[in-house]
Amino acid sequence: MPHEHDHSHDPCHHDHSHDHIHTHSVPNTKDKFLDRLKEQGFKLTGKRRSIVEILLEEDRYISAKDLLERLKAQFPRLSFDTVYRNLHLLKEERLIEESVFGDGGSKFRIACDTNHHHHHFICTVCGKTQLVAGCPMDALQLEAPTGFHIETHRFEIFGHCANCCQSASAR
Amino acid sequence: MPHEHDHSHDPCHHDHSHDHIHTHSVPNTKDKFLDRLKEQGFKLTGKRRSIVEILLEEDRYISAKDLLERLKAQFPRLSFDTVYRNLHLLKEERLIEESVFGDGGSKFRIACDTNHHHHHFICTVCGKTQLVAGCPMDALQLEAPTGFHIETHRFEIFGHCANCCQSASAR
DNA sequence: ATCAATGCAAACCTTTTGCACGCGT
DNA sequence: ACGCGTGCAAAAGGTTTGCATTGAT
Repeated sequence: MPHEHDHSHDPCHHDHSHDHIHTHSVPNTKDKFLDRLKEQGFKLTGKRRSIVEILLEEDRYISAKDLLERLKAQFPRLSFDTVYRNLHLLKEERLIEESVFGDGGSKFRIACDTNHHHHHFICTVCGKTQLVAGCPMDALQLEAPTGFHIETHRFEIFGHCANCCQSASAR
Repeated sequence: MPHEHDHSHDPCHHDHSHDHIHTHSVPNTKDKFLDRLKEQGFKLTGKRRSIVEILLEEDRYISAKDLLERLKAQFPRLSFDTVYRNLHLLKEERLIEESVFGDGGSKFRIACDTNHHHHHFICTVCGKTQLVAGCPMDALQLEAPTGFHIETHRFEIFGHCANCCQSASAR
C-alpha cells in the first residue's frame, strides 16, 4: 500500500514542466501536487492528473457530480466510484479540502495552503472562496466547558460573492 | 396550510399543565413548544408531541434514525417519512436546530433558545452540547471581501464532553 | 366534515463496495 | 510482472414523494 510510505518530504524537489499544459495553466503548483502523489507511491493515471488539474483550474468548492461531469468530456466511461476514490485519496494526502454543505452534500476544492490553518468565505452560488483573516478559536478567548476535550472546529461564512451578487441583481 | 398563519406571537400566553407528564418532566417548556405549534394551526398529534418530548428530554443532537428508534417503542408502525416530515416542520417553526455532521448526516436538537444567536461545543460521541460564549462574527473584526454579501455562518466546536472522556479512558 | 397527518411503498441522491480486468510502474 | 487503479454493477445510507387512509379539530 502506497499509503504507508513515510511522510518525510523530499527537500530537494524541483518542479518539472512536462506534458498536459493547460489554458489556465497554473505554473508549478500543478506539478507540486502531482509530485506529492508520486512521492507517496501513488500512480499518476490520466484521471488522477485531470482531477487535480480541474480542481486547480476551478479553484472553488465543487461537487463530485460537477467534477464528474467535467471529466466525462475527457473520460466518457468514468463514473462516480473512481471520482470518489480519488477524492478520498487526495483528501487523505491533504491535497484537497472537503466541506459538507447545508444540503448534506460534500464539495471539494484544491487545498489553499497545505501548511496554514484557515477558514473561508464561501459563495453559495459558485463555490468560490476567500480566506478569512484569523480563526475564531484564537479570537474568542473561550474556555472549554470543564472536562470537554476539543478535537476540531468548523467555521465558514456563506454568502454571495461579488460576481454572483451582480448576476443576481442583473436578473 | 397552517404554515401560512401570521408569525406574530401571542403576548399573553400562559403555560397550561395538562396530560402527558413524563419522568424527566420539563415543566413549562414542553407546553411552550406545543402551544407554539397549536398557535400556528398545526395539529397536536401523539407523534408530534412525543417527538418534542423526546427531543426535550434528550437535550442533545440526535439523528433521525435514533429518534425513530426511540419512538418505535411507542409507535411501532412509525417510519422515517413521518419523522422527517415532523422534523422539517419543527425546524421551520424554529423549535429545533439542525446540524449536518462530518459524515454528511443531519442531527437535530431542541432549540436552546428561540431568541438568541449562539454556537455550540458538540460532543461527537453523545451529541451533548454546551453554549459557546460569543460569536466569531463579532470577535473577529473581519471585513468581508469586496462585494461579498454575507448570508449565514457556521461555527461549531467538536470534541468529547467530560462524560464521554471518562468512559473513553475507562476503557 | 374537513383538511392535515400518517403509513406504505417506492423513488431519489449521494456515496460505497466487491470483483474481474486494465494499466502505470 | 506486479499490484494499484478502474469499470461495472450492485448495494447501502439517508431523505423525499405520491397516494390512499386515518385522525385531530
